[in-house]
Amino acid sequence: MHNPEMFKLKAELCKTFADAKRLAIIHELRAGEKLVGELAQTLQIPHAVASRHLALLRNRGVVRPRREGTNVYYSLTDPKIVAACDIIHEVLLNSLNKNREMAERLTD
Amino acid sequence: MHNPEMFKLKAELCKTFADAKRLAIIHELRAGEKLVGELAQTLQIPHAVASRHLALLRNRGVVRPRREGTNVYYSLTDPKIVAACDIIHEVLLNSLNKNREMAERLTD
DNA sequence: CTATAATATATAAATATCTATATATAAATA
DNA sequence: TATTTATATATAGATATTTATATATTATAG
Repeated sequence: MHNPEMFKLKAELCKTFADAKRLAIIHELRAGEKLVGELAQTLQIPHAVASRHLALLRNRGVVRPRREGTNVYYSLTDPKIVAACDIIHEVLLNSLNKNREMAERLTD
Repeated sequence: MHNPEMFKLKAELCKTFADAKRLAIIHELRAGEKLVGELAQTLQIPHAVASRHLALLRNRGVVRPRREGTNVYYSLTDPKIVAACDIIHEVLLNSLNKNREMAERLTD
């Protein structure tokens, strides 16, 4: 279960989350499915860039497309992805707080 | 709270986890603090490589060093890191299962 | 069948990351 | 102080990722 191959797959999955734009896309999709164009507009990026990031997320099983005419709606495949992002958020906050505390100790 | 700067920081943190060797190191540290040399031996990598990965994890606040003579023990800074890895694990398993199911449907 | 709108893909240039090798530092001990 | 052990850092070559630009696909409307 915890062999090198498994760690490689997990690393792949983490790479998927290792981009600010993709994290922002995932955050938008918490509220429900969104169009490629909507995401591009919200994130202020070219449609082609949004599409590329969505393709990557799709290939790694994080999001799922649903076509309706020329429109393609994307949504999260697994609610646990939200939970994962929330924990990452908490770890980051803890880390930032520790840095702040240390800075305060040093400057007092 | 959910501004571009925050997503950048979270992406940085995810990059920290986006490497098979570093995930293996984190996994080893679940059981408690470990020496650089011990980790290098367990993971079958040169000491310099282990040290480099640990420096990266350290710089991003994921692990903490404790020196004892010439030895340096490393440990996780936050128990939530373990929780984060566990959720990543679950997301990956869900994704693998979905792929397996789809493969079975297609080959039946 | 042509034009249009939404999305997707291909490619190249710029940037970042990993690995390996060599060298450096820090602490202990002879 | 010289040597040894454990760890850390610097650098370069190989590999991977991101971004931007151009082009292609898909489905609808006329």
